[in-house]
Amino acid sequence: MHPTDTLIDKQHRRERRKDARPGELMAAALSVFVEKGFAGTRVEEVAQRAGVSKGTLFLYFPSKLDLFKAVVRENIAGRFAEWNSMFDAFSGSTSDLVRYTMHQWWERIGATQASGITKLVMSEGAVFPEIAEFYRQEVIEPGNALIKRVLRRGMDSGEFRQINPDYAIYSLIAPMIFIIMWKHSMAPCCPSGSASMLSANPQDFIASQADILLHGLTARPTVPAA
Amino acid sequence: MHPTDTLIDKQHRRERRKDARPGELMAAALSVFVEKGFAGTRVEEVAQRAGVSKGTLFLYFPSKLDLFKAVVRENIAGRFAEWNSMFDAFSGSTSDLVRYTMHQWWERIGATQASGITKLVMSEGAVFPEIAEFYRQEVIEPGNALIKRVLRRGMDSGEFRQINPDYAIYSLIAPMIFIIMWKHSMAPCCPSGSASMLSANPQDFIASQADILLHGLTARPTVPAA
Amino acid sequence: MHPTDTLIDKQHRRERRKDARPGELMAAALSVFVEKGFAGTRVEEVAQRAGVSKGTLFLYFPSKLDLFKAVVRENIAGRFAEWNSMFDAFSGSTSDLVRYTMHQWWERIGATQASGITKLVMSEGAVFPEIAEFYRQEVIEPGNALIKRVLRRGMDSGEFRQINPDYAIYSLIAPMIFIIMWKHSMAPCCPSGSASMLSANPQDFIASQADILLHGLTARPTVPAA
Amino acid sequence: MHPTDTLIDKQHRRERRKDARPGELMAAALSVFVEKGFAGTRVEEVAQRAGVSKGTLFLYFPSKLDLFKAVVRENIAGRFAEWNSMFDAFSGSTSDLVRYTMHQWWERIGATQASGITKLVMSEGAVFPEIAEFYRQEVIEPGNALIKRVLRRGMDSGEFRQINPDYAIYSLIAPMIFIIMWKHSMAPCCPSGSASMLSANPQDFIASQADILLHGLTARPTVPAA
DNA sequence: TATGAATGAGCCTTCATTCAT
DNA sequence: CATGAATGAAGGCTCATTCAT
Repeated sequence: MHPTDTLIDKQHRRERRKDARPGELMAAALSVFVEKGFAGTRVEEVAQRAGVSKGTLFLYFPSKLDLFKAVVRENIAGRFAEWNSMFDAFSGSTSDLVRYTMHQWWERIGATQASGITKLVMSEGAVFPEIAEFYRQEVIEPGNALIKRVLRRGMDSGEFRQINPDYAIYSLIAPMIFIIMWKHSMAPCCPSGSASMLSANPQDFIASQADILLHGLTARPTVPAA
Repeated sequence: MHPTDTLIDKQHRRERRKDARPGELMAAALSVFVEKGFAGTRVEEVAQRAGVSKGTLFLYFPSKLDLFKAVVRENIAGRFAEWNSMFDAFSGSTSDLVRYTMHQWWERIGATQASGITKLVMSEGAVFPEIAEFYRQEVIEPGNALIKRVLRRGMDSGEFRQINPDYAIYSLIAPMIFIIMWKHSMAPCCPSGSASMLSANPQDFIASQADILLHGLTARPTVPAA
Repeated sequence: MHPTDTLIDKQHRRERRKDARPGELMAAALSVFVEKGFAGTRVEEVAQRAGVSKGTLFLYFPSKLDLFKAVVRENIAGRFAEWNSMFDAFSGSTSDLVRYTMHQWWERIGATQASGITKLVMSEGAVFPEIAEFYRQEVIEPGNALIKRVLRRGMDSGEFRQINPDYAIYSLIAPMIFIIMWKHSMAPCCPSGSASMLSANPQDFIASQADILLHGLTARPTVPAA
Repeated sequence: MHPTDTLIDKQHRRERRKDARPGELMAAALSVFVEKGFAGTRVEEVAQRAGVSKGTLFLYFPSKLDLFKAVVRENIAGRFAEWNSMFDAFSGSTSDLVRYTMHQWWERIGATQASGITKLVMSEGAVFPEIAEFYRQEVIEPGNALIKRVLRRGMDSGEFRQINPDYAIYSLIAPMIFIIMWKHSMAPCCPSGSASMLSANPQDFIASQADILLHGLTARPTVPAA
């Protein structure tokens, strides 16, 4: 071993440290933003959770807003490729695909911190148009397209009746957005009340919405006689 | 004209002024709250829009939070009595009542600034628990109860199939919350995109969601044999 | 009866009312000042207790400070003439006179709202020098003179030992000032604690202080032998 | 000089600065509190006198009230341990101890700015109950206990006659409170007058009060028969 | 590069004082 | 004379951002 190895190691470690900083800061920022919202987030708390000082944060992100943008960019990336593949590989009925899609979404997004991003954009998008626009391009458009393909599959196979998919997709999206908003706004404050079951049994809620939705989409066998 | 007429007029004007103040302030507050959110609203801006000084606002509302509560009561909570009456007086089918309810909601809340309040609560409720709790009591509980009555009416008459109304109500609520969130967060920033039709034709969106929902709720004549 | 009698009566009542206003306002102000101190007193509360509007108060007293001065002037006036007479008429021992003086003071000043004035001047005198100077002339000088006469009486009769009365008077004054300050500052907040007996048994406190004081003042019979 | 010396010096200076800040702020706060009272003190003025910005003050003390408490602890409450030791170490007569105690108190509290704190509490304690309660716990209770021990020492040794020490302590306390109140309320405004000697010769005042007090406390040899 | 002490603009709320009626 | 609505200057406290070390 060369005597300078130690030095090199230190440099390496330091560089790795330096490279890891933005990620650590964004992870910390994500959790605080989800908990407190944009206005309610203090950069000092983000720095604390990342284990660095307030000043260091400003070394990597020139302002709180820039940190926020970076967090959104980092966390909404494309899982859509994977989901599109899952959709292509699905061989069951479209009703089952719809149910499968909704529960998968719950497990991978709705139930995780990632849903906090959606809530955040919905909440603060009006104040930061750049973020709203970015989110539309990267998340909303691909997401809508994916759901539209699902509905088309059902209509093409005769399983679903003919409806305008541009509107129908929101029968899937609306309950998901709704439960996200609920989870991140009312649920933490209202443990009781008639709506507390939403927080307690989200899977039941998803199942119930899927049930009504599929009843509404499914082509009915023509009732004879009548 | 009698000389005292002027005095009477002035007194009248002044009294009218005093009586009008709370309304003017609440109107101004509504618009600022909707634009800036609760935390982002400065009471001074509310006062300015109402044409009075900061101190005057506190003459009528003891705090920013109380001002907000008054705005909610004025614009949403205070209307459930009227809506319950409308429901009682309705004589058509429950499907028509559902459609009627959703369109009425759109005209009276969704399309107006009042919807901005709902968006605000969803956005900032987690940071201001008192707001969330207040809104739950004054708006969510009565609103949910009203919708549940509608669904029960359909099930009791045999028009709707038997489902758990505690979950089913969200098939009405979710699209309404969704379009509100959209309108107040993404829509102002994204005039283009595949979802721009949401903003352009909200009534069509409502109609489409009602259609799918009612298909999903309606009891189907049992297909014999099959 | 002349028809104008009624008018005259009304005018009379109104004038009496008008004449009574300053007194009513000062009485109200006294009670609020004693309770809240000068800075803590809101003119609106004074007006409310006097049963008039805030504006009316400023009709009679140009400012809060002027109101305060007026209250001090009104309430500290000369009871000294009466007390001097009492002193002249007293025929018992000077020890008894001292005890009598202290208990009289407690009943007429210490136990009444008047003691609040003293507390007020002590508390806020530094901020309003005019009031401090006025109080010195009208209360402190005559009061000190009265007490000095009492001590001189005891020394002249051989009942008290020879001491400097300019300092000795404070052995009477200090306990009185002390219990006033206690009553109006700590007592209301500290119902418990080792000093709560001060508030509970002020007369015992006075008696105890008089006892020690008189032991300290009394000339001792020379102990023979020793 | 080595070039790094400068760096070391700067760091040192900075650390010394940080360590010194609380002390500087408390010193500034003490002077402003004494001059203006609690309500009359603006934190900005405290900061200015300490040579820092308003925000810096809140870096060290979370609120105006906490700043006040720190000032009390620094200047009064924290010294009882030392005073109790002084008492234990005293070997002379209890009369001498009483005199010693009173003069020590004058030198360390009465004559210093610390006495202004006592005046402040007496003046504003009723309006700020938390201040009164805090002062009672931190200063009054330990102070009374200390004085009671002194009196007990005298009674146990037969030097003082048997009296109720719960009242007798106020024969020491009252003159001290009195001269404090005088010094901070009337004295600054009334340089002339019969009481001006109080301000001019406080030590004489103390000595005179101690003299009368000790005469009052001392056990007299029983005069036989008559 | 990293730190954290320091800053200062900004916000909610209070209240003595004014003045149109 | 009397009213009370309106004002606006403070004051305590927060927090994003800067910068000397």
